[in-house]
Amino acid sequence: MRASDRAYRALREEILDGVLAPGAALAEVEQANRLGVSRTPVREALARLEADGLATAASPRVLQVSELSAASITALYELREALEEQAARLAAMRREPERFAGLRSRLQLSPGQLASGDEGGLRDYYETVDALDAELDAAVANPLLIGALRNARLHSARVRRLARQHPERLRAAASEHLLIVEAIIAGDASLAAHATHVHLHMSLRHALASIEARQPDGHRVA
Amino acid sequence: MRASDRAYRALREEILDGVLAPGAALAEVEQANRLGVSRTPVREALARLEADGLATAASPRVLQVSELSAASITALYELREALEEQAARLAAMRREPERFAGLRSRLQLSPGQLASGDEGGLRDYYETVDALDAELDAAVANPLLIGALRNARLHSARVRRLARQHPERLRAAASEHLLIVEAIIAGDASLAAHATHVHLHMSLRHALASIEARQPDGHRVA
DNA sequence: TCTTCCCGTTATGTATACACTACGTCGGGT
DNA sequence: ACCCGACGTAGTGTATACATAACGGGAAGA
Repeated sequence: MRASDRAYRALREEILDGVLAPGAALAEVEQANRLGVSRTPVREALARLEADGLATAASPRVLQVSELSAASITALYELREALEEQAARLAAMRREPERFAGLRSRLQLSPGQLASGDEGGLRDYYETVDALDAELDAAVANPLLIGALRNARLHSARVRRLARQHPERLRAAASEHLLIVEAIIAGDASLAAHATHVHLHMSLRHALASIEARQPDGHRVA
Repeated sequence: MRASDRAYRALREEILDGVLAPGAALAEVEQANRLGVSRTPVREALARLEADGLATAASPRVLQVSELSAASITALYELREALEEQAARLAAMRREPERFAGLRSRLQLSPGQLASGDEGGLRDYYETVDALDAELDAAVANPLLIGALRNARLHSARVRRLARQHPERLRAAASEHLLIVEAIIAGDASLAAHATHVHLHMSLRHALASIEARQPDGHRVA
């Protein structure tokens, strides 16, 4: 694999996991030494991170890990609302129910798996959600929309790892996802979009409450 | 200005204008020689173009100007629908009518200016549309959404320059824009979104008809 | 004659040297 | 004591040399 890809993935993973905290400086030489590659691939990786919105140019000379505030999370959900409702709507309109049949079965089992409380059930649920994303991408068959969705998912992953997920929330999310999938299978574009809206609304409420509980002072997270 | 920025803008402009036709190869050394800079800034420019979706990696070694087919134009409008309806909705919800008052006046004058048939009126209309975009950005105040919108506008500009604009279509577009602005000023988020949907629908119909008329064989444009 | 393998060419991928600019700091002046 | 300016430093911006891998052509074998 190319060194620039490795550098990009390494830095991205560290940003998503919070190892590189919001506001942390991303200097070329420093990261090059740390990652064991030269400045050239690091430079490319940093440019990609900036394009992703995971890094922000604070000044002409300093690049920082993007902040993650309640405001930016709300902004993310405004974008997700636009993109994911459209994706659900289009997926329903494409009329490929067989593509989502397996997901329906998996999502029907999810509440039970999550109730068991073991780690495996949780990992399995996340895999199911990833599979749903993949099937949505395949169904909408729209490179531009998929690209925008992928970028939004990047930020979503960052929020997800910041906001601890309670089992009850995950079970609710699974049933919300199930409704979306059933609407798509039924070819009901309107319901698919509205169910997505509901899901995002609940998810945002939970995320904001979760980080509020963790950081009563909003500025600490800012 | 940085050489990488100049290279990026030069290449982007050439792609949007069709000087670099869809499918044209974008080789580092060739473009570096042509633009009079070294490979390094060209490399950065090409990476940005690929991130924008204006260039596509056909194989691990060759980067090409992205194709512009009826399918990709339809896909672009599916994305614009998602983003611009949301932007209009949010702009209406932000309740900053004074921000759009000037635009309303300008759009009310546009049909007359476009009717006069001179070049100045047309250029003035495009400036008004750009100003509308800028005010929308300022009103939604959402960096992620703005980023996605900017990218969509890039592709829109490419389509616009491909599809010749008839004066009658431009006058209709101006009145569609006026309705959107009035809805935003009135704080009617639903109307703003629906008016945007209508505008995009009409715009897509015109764009597809226009390129169909120019290239009866759909594959020529592909 | 077609297919396949090998080699040369040419492109990209990476490292590094050099140039330049922005920022901080120190000194002098007011 | 505060402010302004100049200098040094550190980091990015660019160019280029080298490494590497993919693609095409040609030759040999089936």
